[in-house]
Amino acid sequence: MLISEFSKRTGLPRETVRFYVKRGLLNPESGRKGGSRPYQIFSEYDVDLTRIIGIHQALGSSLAEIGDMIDAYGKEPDNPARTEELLTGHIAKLERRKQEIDGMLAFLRAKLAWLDNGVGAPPRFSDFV
Amino acid sequence: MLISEFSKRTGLPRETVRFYVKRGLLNPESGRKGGSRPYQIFSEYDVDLTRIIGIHQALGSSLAEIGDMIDAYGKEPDNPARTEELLTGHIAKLERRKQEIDGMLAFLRAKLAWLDNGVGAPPRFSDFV
DNA sequence: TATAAGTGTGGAGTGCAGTACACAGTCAAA
DNA sequence: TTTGACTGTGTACTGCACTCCACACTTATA
Repeated sequence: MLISEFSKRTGLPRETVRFYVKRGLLNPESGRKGGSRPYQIFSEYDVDLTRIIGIHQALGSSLAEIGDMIDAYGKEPDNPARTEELLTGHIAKLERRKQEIDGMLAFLRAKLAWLDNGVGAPPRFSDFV
Repeated sequence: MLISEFSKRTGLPRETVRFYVKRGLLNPESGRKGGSRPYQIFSEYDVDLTRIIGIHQALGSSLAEIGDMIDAYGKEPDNPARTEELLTGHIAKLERRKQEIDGMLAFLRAKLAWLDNGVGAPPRFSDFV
C-alpha cells in the first residue's frame, strides 16, 4: 500500500511515517510508480511493526533501542546466537516492567481502599516495592 | 536532608532534582539554613516520589501526567471523589500496559522457540495481540 | 489535457526532559 | 576568620521525537 493508506491504517501522520523510514524503523519497498522518486510500498509486516514500535514506546523505550530490536529480530537473523541473547535480555526487561507495574498496582489499590474506609495512615509506596 | 544527600540517595543529578522542584513534582520544605535563599529540605516521602516518578516515566508517562497524579494522590486530597476517579482510571491504564507486555512476551517467547527449533514460519506479531 | 490529489526531498521549527554554566550567597572546618 | 564546599537563581544549550513548511515531480480524475 502507499503512504496515505498506510497512514490511515496505522493512525500515524504521514510525516511520522517518513520520519520512521528515515530512522530505519520501517523499510518499505520501492514501487514502480513515482519515476525518479519512486513511491514507497508498505506491507502488512510494516503495519505490525508500527504496533510493536508504539507498544515499546509506551513502555519507555527510545526509537534507537526499538530500531536495534527490529534489526536484531527481523526476518532473517544473520547472527542467531546474538539474537537469542538480545531476545532473552529483552524478555527479562519486560518481566521487570511487569513487576514494577504490579508493585504500583498494589500501591494504588491500597490507596483506593484507604480512601474508601479512611482509617489509619495512608499507604506508603516504599512498602509496595 | 539537603540536596546533595538527596541526590546521592536517589541517583538523580542535582540539576534534575532542581528541575523536578521547578516543575512541582517535588516540594521540599524551606529549612532555616541559607538566609535569603533558604536551603531545600527533602524528606523520605520525596525519595519515594522519585521512585514513583522513575517507574511511571519508564512506563511512558510524561512529567506533566506524573505531576497531575502526584497532586491528585498526594497526602490530603481536597476532592476525594475526583481522586478515586483518577485512581481507578490509572489502575485500568496499568492493567492495559500489563496486557500489552503479556502479548509482547508471548510473541518474543514464540520467536525464541522458533529460533531454537527452526521449523515453520516465523511467528507473526499480529497473532499475539 | 488541464487540474487536483498524492508523493518525494530538504530544511526549519516545536515541545519535552534534561544538562551545563555563570555567578552570588551561606556554612563549616581549619 | 579565611577558605573550600555547598546552596540558590537564572539562562542557555542539547538530544529526542516529532511537526510543519516549501517546492518539485507523478498520477488519476474530470
